[in-house]
Amino acid sequence: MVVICEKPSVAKRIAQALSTHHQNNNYSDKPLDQEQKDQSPASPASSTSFTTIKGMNGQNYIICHALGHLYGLSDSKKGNTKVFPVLDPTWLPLSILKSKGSASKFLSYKIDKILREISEISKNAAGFIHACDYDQEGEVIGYNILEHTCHNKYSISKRAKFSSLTDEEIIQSFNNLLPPNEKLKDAGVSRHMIDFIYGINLSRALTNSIKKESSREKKGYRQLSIGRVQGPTLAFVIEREAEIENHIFEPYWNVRADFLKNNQTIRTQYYPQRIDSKSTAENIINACKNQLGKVTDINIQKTSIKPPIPFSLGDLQKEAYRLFRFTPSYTLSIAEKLYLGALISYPRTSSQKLPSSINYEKIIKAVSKLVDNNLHHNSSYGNKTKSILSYSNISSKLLSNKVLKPNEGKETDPAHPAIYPTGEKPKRNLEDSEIKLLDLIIRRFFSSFGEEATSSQISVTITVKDKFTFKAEEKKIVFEGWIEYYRPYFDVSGFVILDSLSFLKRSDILRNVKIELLEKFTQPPPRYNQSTLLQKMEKEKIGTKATRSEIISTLFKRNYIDNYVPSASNQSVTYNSKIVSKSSPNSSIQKEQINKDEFSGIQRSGLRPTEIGIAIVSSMKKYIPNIVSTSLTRDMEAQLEQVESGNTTSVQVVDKARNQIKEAIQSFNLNESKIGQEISLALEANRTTSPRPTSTAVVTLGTCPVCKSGKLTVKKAIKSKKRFAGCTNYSSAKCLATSSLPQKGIIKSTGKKCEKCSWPIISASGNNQGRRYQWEFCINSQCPLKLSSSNINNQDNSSKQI
DNA sequence: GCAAGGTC
Repeated sequence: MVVICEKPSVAKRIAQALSTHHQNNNYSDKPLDQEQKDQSPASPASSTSFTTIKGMNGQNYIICHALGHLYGLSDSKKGNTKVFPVLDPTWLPLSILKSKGSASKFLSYKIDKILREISEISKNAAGFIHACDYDQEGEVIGYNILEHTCHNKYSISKRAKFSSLTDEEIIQSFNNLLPPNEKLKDAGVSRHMIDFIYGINLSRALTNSIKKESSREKKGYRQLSIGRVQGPTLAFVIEREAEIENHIFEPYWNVRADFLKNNQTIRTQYYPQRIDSKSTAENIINACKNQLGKVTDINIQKTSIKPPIPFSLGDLQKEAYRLFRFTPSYTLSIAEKLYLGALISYPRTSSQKLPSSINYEKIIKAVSKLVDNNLHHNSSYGNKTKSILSYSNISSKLLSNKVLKPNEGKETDPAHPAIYPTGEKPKRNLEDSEIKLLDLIIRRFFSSFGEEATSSQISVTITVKDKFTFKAEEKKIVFEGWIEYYRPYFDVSGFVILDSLSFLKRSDILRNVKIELLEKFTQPPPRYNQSTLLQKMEKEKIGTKATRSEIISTLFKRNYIDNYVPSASNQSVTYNSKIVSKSSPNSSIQKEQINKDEFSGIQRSGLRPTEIGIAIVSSMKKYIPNIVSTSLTRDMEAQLEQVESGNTTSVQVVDKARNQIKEAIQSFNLNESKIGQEISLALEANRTTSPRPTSTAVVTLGTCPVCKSGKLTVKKAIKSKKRFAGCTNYSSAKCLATSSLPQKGIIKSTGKKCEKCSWPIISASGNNQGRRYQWEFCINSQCPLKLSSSNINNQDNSSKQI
C-alpha cells in the first residue's frame, strides 16, 4: 500500500504509529530529514523520500511524503501576461513553476525527486491511502499527487482520517479507511481556481493599465497585483487612515489632585474622569482647592492572573513583535529555522493546546539541560538578568508539582499542537534572533504550566465637601506564580512594587495640596502595525496562519503600504503643543505635561497606505468592488460549503467566478486609460513626495506674496488643530500672511503662482468616500479671480474628478 | 513578472 502524507513530519509519525517494531510512542514533530541525517550522516543525499514498514496486520506500507502542494495552477496560455482573462488554468508540478530563483531551487529539486519516486513506486502498488491533513487543502494536495503522479488513482484511493497524531487515532484511521472525499476536493480545487481567476487576471489588468503610461514616459516595468486577501488587507489600512484623517479632536478635561496625609502625598483623579466642559472642571477645582477630603471608601480586590497559553503561530508573531519588534514574516522565518534544527515543534499551527501525548515531563527535563548561559547574556533581558530563573531552576520547580497541566487556549489545529520546545541541543551556533525566539518559546512553554499569579488592586475614594469624588488606585502583584518563569517578558507596566495607599483608613482626613486641570483630546484609533494588521486578518478570517505575514510583506513589496515613523522633533512639536497651559493669572492651576503614553509618537507610528495603494483600492472599488472587501471571501466560503455539502457543483461555482471576471475585465478595459492615468498619477506622487508630506513635516507651498522673502508653509493651529498656510517670517519679521487650507487630503506645492494675486497655486488630493479627487487652486481667499467669479468660489465645484 | 495555498 502506498501512503501519501502531506509533509515529512507526519510521514514519520505515521510510520512510527503503524510500525510493529517501533516501541517509541512519543509524539514528535521533529523533521524527517533531520532524523535521516542523524541516522546516516554519511549519505543523506542518497536517502529516499519514502519509508517502507510492515504494519501490525502484516500489511506492507510505503509511506511517502509531499512538501505541501506539489502542484500549482498555471496559465495554460503560458507566460504571455498581455493575454487575459485566463479562465482555465491547469495543474503543473511546482518543480517546473518554481524552478527560478535560487532560494527555491533546492525545494524544486526536492519536489522533482519526490514526484519521480512516487511515480515509480505507484506502478506496482496494491493500493493507495490518502493520508494528508484532513482539510480542504490537504485533500487537494493528495488529490493532485494521486491523479497526476500516480496516474488517476484518486477515485480508487482510500482516505485515512485523523485529526491528532496520536498512535491510537492513526491506527484507528488506518483500520477504518474511507472513500476519498470528492466534494471536499471539489471545494478545494474551486478555491484555487477562483483565487487564480480573480488574482491573476486583475493583477494583469492593473499592470497592463499603467504600461501605456509608463512606456510613454519611458519608465520601467512595474508589477501591480491584487487578490482575495491582498485587497481587503490593503483596504483595512486605508480605512484606518481615513478614520485618522477624519477624526475630530474633541477636547475634554481631567482634574488631578494631590492630598497630604502623614507627610505622604496621595495622587488622585477626579471621578468621573472625563469632564466635557471646561467650566465644570474649573468649578470643581475652585471648590476643592486647599479643602479637606475624607476617605469614604477603601476597596481591595484580588484578581488571579492565569498563566499564558502556549503559542499558536499568530500568538508567537504577536509576542515577538511586542518584545523584539520582529515582523510577523521575520518571526515565521526564524521559527522555521528553529524547527528545521529540531529545536521546536511545527510552527505553522493555529493550535493553542498541548496534548499530554507530547510527554510534558520528558520535555521539561530535556529543556532543563539546555545551556542557558548564552541566553543570560542576551541583550533583550536588559538589566533584569539577576532576577531571571534558569531553565533548570524553573524545571525543578515545575517537576516538584504533583500535576503537570498546561493552561490551554481554545484554538485548535487539525494537524498540530501548539508550538513547544523539543529540548534538543542546538547542533550549531544560533544567531541572536534565534536565541531570542527560542528563549521566548521555552519560557512561554514553562509558564503555561505555572501557577496562577495574584494581583491586588487597592482603590481609595476621597470625598471633598460630601460631593466631589477623587480616587487613587494602585495594583501590585502579591503572588508571582508563573510570572517568575516569564519574567523577562512579562509586562510590568501598571503594577507597583510597594503600594503607597494601604496605610490609609476609612474616615481619614486629608488636605488637598495641589489640584490641576488637564485638557485632553479624543484620539483617533492608532495606525495598524504588522502585528495588529495580522490580528485584524485573523479576526476577519482572511488568509491562513502560514500566509498572512507573507501577504503583508507583499503589500510592502508592491509599495502599497509604508511604515510611518514620526521623528522625535515632530513628536515634541505636534504632541506637546496640545498641552494645556491655559491658567488664569490668579489661579494655581498648574501647567502640566500630559501623559506621555497617551500622546507618544509610538501610537501614531504605523502602517500607512501609499498614494499607489489608495489608487489601486479606489479603482478596484469602481470596477470590482468585491475584491477589496471581505465579502468575496465570505461569499466564496459560503459557496464552497455548498460544494462540500453537495448542494452545488464546483463547475457552477467556478463558472460564476469566470463570468464575473469576464464582465469585470470588460468594464475595466473600457476604462483602462482612465485607470492607468489615475494609478500612474499616484505612482508619480509617490516618487516625488517620498517620504510623503504629513501634517508634521514641513511643506513649503511657495514664496510669501506679502513680505516677498519668507515662504508659505503648511502649519497647524495649536488651538483649533486646523491646518493653514503661514509665512516662515511670522516670528522673525512679524509677517502675518496666512490663508486657510482644506482640512482633509494631501496638499502639495505645484510651483505655480496665481496670475492675478501671485499667491501660490497648490494641489490638493484625497479620497472622498472611495472617490479620488484632485484639484489645483490659488490659496488666497481674497483673490480677485475668486471674488469675481462665484462658481470657483466653492472648492468642491471647482474640483475635478479624475 | 501575476493569487493564495501548502512546505523544507
